[in-house]
Amino acid sequence: MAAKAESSRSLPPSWVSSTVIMPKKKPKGTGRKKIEIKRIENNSSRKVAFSKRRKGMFKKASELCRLCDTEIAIIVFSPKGRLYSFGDHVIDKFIEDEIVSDIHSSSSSKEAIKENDCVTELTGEEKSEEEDMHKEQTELEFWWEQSIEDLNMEELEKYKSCLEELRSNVAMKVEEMVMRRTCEKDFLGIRDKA
Amino acid sequence: MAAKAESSRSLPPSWVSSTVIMPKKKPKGTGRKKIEIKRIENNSSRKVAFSKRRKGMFKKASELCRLCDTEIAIIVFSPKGRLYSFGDHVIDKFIEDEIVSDIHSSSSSKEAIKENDCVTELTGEEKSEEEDMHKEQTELEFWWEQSIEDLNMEELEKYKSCLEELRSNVAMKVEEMVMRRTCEKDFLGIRDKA
DNA sequence: TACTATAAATAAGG
DNA sequence: CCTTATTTATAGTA
Repeated sequence: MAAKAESSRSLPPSWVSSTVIMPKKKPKGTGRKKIEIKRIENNSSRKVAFSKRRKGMFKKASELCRLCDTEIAIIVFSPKGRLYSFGDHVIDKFIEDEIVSDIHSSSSSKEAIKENDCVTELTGEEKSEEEDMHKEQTELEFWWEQSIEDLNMEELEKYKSCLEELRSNVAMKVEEMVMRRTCEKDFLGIRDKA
Repeated sequence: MAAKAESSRSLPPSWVSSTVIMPKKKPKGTGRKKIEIKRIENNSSRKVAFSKRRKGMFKKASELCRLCDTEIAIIVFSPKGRLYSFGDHVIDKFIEDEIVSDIHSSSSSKEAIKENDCVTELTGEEKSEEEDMHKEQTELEFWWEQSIEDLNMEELEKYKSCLEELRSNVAMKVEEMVMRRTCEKDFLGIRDKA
């Protein structure tokens, strides 16, 4: 006895052969069409698609954040250079990871210039103190924030070289990025936006 | 997939009354269910969802890039602090916009300290020269790269204040970001990851 | 990982 | 902004 008499209440499972009466109402729109994934040449269509899909993507991102307990940032540059972003605090976190560590590696205690080399490696008690300072970031004073009034010529030289290292860590990183981006753009054939 | 799409395309418009024969094959899965957008507590389900949805989101992003000629970056931190990213060159571009301008605003010509104020606004010929230097980033020498041996005490003071401004521009920006992130995290109730 | 049924996103057209 | 028809993304299961 194969066929089961489904009572009038429920429809049969969709995998059972059946007859379906579709509504006769004529639709207003023509409905979605499949599109090729390539630049939408029509200007207004592209703007509409951009708006819809950007919104959709941001929604997906927020869902993923909630569902899976993750932190997500999205950066979108429109062709005209306009910026749209999602999850700015995550961007900041990422930038910190990339750059702040460089600065910290160049900064030790405020006394460094007067006492030792400015990039001394801290150990033991000093280390944990450094970590405490990390937690109270707002009260942290970097070595390069001290007045140089009190420094003599020799100390000033040291101060200078320390600053140069700091500058180097940050600026070279940025310069590297600029160069890398240029190369990538050339490689990808991406032209600069306004 | 493709075959199904083909066959459905050859059917009459769906708003015309018609008879549809459904497949008889018994399905293997039970199909998709609606879910609430909140943290998925089951550990393995969450990992699977993360994997699927991350892939889906990256695909959406790449489609949006192609369709609308935009540049997109996505940064994802998993709960364990693992980083997944998309469009790294766009992240670099973003960081440039945020930080490189600060560095440039503190750097003018190498002669500035000996001649004028170190943050002089350049005009006319000098301006276009500055722009040329911009293009040859690798050969650009910032004012703070010069030796301080040749400077007298007055020039040294100027050098100092310029350095402080440079330091201020970069460091305050970073500190602001750190602080802002801390505040946002408190507000959102987000705890720190490993 | 693969597969299917179903939920969601979205291309066209008001 | 809406609406509808379809295409796409995916939750649940084996």
